[in-house]
Amino acid sequence: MKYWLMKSEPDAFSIDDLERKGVEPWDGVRNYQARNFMRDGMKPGDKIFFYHSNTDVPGIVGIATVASPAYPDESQFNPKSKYYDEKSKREEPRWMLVDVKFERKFKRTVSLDEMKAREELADMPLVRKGNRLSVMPVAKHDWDIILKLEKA
DNA sequence: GCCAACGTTGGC
DNA sequence: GCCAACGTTGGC
Repeated sequence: MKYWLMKSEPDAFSIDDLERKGVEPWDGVRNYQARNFMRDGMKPGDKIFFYHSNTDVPGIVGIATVASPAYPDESQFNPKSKYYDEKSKREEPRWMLVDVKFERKFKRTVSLDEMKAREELADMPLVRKGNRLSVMPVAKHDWDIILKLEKA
């Protein structure tokens, strides 16, 4: 089993939205590296840190699981969607996604500040300057440290 | 295939 | 709202 982190702006889709819905297709990813992680890396049952970006206190707010294999993101074919991609054809879809299932909310937000301050997390891509990836792998080592931070 | 211009992300 | 960092596009 692998570990991941997925970013979402809470104004657009928050951990509470996911809790309400239960399962949600993670649409709108339009970055090739992020797509490749979903398409080639993720397997049903993998664990995901749910991260809130572009908000007062950016940080990890809960845990979700991968709930499906990768399949084409329907929004790329919809001219009315803001994620529409006119260059993508059904025979050869450019953008893939996975379904994401709510597991639990953290008792508190593990903030980006906190993670940056941790020497043990210095190698985590998330805390590196200028990282804009919205889907990224998390090392087991870092996963475990963050779970301890939640309880601290 | 280089690189300037442009667009987007996301912390602050 | 600003802007640094980065990805993508398109002219050449």
